[in-house]
Amino acid sequence: MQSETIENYLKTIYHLSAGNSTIVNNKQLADKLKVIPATVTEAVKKLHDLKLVIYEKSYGTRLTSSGSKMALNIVRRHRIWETYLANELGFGWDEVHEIAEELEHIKNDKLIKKLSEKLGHPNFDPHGDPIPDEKGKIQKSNFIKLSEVKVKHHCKIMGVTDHSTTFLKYLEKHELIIGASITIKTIEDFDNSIVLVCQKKDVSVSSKAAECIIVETI
Amino acid sequence: MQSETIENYLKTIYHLSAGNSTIVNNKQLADKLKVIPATVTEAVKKLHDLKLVIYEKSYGTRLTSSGSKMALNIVRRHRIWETYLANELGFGWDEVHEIAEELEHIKNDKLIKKLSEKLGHPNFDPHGDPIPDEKGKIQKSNFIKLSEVKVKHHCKIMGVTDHSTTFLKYLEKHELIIGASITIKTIEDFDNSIVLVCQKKDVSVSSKAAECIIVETI
DNA sequence: ATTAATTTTTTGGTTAACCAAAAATAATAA
DNA sequence: TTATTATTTTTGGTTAACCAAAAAATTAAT
Ligand SMILES: [Mn+2]
Ligand SMILES: [Mn+2]
Ligand SMILES: [Mn+2]
Ligand SMILES: [Mn+2]
Repeated sequence: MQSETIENYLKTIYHLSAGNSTIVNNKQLADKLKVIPATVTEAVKKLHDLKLVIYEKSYGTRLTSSGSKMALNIVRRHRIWETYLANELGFGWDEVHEIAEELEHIKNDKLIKKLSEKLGHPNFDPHGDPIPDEKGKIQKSNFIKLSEVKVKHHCKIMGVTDHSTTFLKYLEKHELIIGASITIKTIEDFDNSIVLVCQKKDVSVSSKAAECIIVETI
Repeated sequence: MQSETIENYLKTIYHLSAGNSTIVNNKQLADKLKVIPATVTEAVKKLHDLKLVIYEKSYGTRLTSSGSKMALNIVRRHRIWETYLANELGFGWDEVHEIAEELEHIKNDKLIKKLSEKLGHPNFDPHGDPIPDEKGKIQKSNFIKLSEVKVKHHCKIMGVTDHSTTFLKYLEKHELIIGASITIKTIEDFDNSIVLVCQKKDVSVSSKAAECIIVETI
């Protein structure tokens, strides 16, 4: 098995199991990796042989500790590159993911070390996602979804859970970017849509969008 | 045929044909690409079908104009990355080649544009090799080998033709780096070894090493 | 508890990129 | 020019990563 294929499987298993070692099933993996379930069955068997996952037939797959270590490392590389592309090369936060998807597979530890160093060892990427350190440790945070903030409260945008270009461009248009301070003006009882104040302007946000914005209360 | 494989073949054909469209044979390609000749035969047939090379059975292979265009583009990407790694991230000129060998395959034109821009659109990489522009044009230069410089003459180191770590480390030790000004003190008749002055110190250089150092007379 | 729907696995098959060994061709030396 | 050597091609075979369709197993719905 090629290292790029292994890395993509491990990373996807990691994301689907939400960081924990929750069991992931073939259908989910097949959808994310854009292959058919039969391909996944084959792959997870091999990853099991490599002791990177524990695959239980007809039940599901979870990462072993060495698989998890590898996954965290790929996530680190991905997010370091995203941060680098955004902060040093001036790419938009909607452009970095696609490029990082390739760059994350470059195998050179010193390279990631140098990039991290140049960036001042950042703990969060341009989407607000935490960057694991060299040991795989992730900075804990007590962020909540914008949809959970109460009316009149103040908060600060810390991240997003939807990385699609359309969503990110929409946020940018309303200046709803990482670090922006906002105040909840009203919450509509009918559909949970929110009107908030950001940069002194009123912005209306649907409940669907509010579910995808991560904030820290202040 | 996968794009990375194609790119590696085209780049190697380009280098072996020395920029011109000299015919390259299978043995040379096999050696450089570390595969056996049978594999090369298969590959060049496919590249021929893709109209990237002209392959004449039992004779040899040369790039078509579209193959040449692609090759130049890969060389550009490789050398831009090398320059970036050296100038922006502080990698040594002996370290950059290996990493660039992977980075050159990242497919994103805007990325190369941004890197080039940040570097001030350099025309030469850390080894003194010319960087083709977006159109594939290479800056002409009238550099000569150190072994061709006459005694008492002054010159400036502009590049190397041997990229091996051992050679580059040897040069660095004697401060024989790109841009260094040197003066030829003596040339030994017996073995063509040279004694030159660099940074006020005498350095003895074998004729073999002098063949691998590119200079500009001043 | 059956039936129906979904998910998973098996089986058989493809393509890209490689290799080893044998056969064919070309180049070089005697 | 023949013999020897080197290079190239052919043939047959492997492995990784995929898919389609059928069969088996699991889960959900009636
Ligand atoms: Mn991303
Ligand atoms: Mn991200
Ligand atoms: Mn190089
Ligand atoms: Mn170079």
